Amino acid sequence: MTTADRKAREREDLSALILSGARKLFVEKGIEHTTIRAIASAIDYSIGTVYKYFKNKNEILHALHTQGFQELGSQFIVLRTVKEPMERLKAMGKVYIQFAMEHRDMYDLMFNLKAPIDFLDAINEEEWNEGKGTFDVLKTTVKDCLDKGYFQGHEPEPLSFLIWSCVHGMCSLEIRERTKGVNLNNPVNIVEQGYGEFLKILDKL
Amino acid sequence: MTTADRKAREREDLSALILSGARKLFVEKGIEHTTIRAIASAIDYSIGTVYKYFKNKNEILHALHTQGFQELGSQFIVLRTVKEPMERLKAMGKVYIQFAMEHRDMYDLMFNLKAPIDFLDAINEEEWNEGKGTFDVLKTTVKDCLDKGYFQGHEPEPLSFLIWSCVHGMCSLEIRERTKGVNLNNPVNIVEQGYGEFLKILDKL
DNA sequence: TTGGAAAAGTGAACAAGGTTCACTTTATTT
DNA sequence: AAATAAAGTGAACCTTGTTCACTTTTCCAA
Repeated sequence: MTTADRKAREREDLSALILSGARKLFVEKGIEHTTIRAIASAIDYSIGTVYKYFKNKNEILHALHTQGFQELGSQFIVLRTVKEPMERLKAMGKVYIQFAMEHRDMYDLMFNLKAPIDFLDAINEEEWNEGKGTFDVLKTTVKDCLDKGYFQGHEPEPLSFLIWSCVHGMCSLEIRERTKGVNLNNPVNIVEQGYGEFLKILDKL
Repeated sequence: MTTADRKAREREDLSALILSGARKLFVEKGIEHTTIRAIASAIDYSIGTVYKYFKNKNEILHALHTQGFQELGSQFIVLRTVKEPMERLKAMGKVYIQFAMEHRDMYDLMFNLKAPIDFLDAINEEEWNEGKGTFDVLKTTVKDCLDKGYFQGHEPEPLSFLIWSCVHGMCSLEIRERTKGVNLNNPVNIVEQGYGEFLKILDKL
C-alpha cells in the first residue's frame, strides 16, 4: 500500500503546513489577524482546502493549543533536575510564568479562549487531556512536598488548584491588561513582584 | 433652560434604556447573543439610534462593565461590619467568588474580555478606574492586616495583587471551563475547595 | 401660527469573517 | 484511455459591526 501510505503522508504534510501557517500568523500578528483567509493565503492554498483538512476554525485553534501544551511540557523537562520538591515547585512557577509572558497569545489560547474547549464540546469529548496532563505534573510535585512535610493539613488536589490559580491569575490579569488596576510604586514588573510574594509564602508553609 | 434640561434627561433615559436592553440580553442569552441588532430590537429602536448614543459596541460593553463594578462594590459594603482585618479579608474573598459565580458573563466582561479595555485605549484613557477602585479596597484591608502583624515581611501592593490573582485565577479557570483539567475525588465545587485551602494558608501567615 | 433649522431616528448598504458546496483539476485504477 | 476518486477552488451565503444619506419630529423666532 505504498500509494495509500504516501497519500496519508501528504495529507499529514498539508495538515501540518496549515497549522504552521496559522501558527506564524498567530505569533506574528496576533489571534485577531489569524483568519481562515489569511491562513490559506499564507500557504498559497484556497479557503476550501483549509476546510478539507479541518472541520472549522475551532479545530485549528484546538490543534494550536495542543502544540502550546507540548511546548510548555518541554519547558518543564528541566525541572526533573530539581530533586527537592519545594525547590521544584518554585522553579515550576517560574517556568510557567516565563512561558506565559513570552507566548502571550498562545497562553491566552491555552487557558482563556473559548475555541479549544468549544471544539472539545463539539466532538463530545468530556476530558481536557492537555490541561489535565499539565495539572498532574503540578499535582505530583505538590504531593512530593506534602510527603516531605510541607503544607501540613492541606489536601493535594485543591491545593494544587489554588497554586495553579495564583500563577494563572497573575498571568491572565497581565495578559488581559488588568494589571493597569495596580498602581506600582516600584518599577519592577508586577507579575515578578507578585511571584516574589508567593515565594515568601511558600517559605512559611 | 427647562427644555434643554428635559432633552438631557431624555437622552439619559434612552441611554439607560439601551444599556438595560443590552444587560438583559447579556444576562439571559450570554455575550455572544448580545449583538447591536438584538439590543436595538429588544428596545424597539433602530440600529442607527443605538449608534447615536454609543460610539460603538465597545462603549456599550464598557458601560456594562462599569455597572458590574458598581454592583461588586455594593456587595462589598457588608464587609464594613467586619472589623478584624484578617476576617474582613477572608469575607471579601468569599463575596468576590460569590459575585463571580453568580454573574459569570459579567465577571468575564469585567476581568477577561478585551472590549472594556479596548474602549479605554480608544479614548486615550490610561487609567482603569473601575479596577483600580476595587483593587484599592483590597489593598486597604491587606494593609490593615500588615498593621495588625499579619503577613510579616510582605509588601502590601504585590501581596494584594497576589491575593487578587489567587481568587481571580480560580474564578477565571472555572468560568473559562479549565477546571475540567482538575480531577475531583471530592464532589464539592473545586473553587470552594481551592478557597478552603487559601483560608488554611491565611491562618498560617 | 408657522416655516425652517436642529435634533432624533431610520435602515439600506458596506466590509470582514466563518462557512458551504457545486465545480474544476489532478491522480489513480482498471 | 476511460472511468473513478481524490484534491483543490473560489463564488456566494450568512452574520455582525458600522456608516451615512435620508426622513421624521421637535423647537423657536418671526
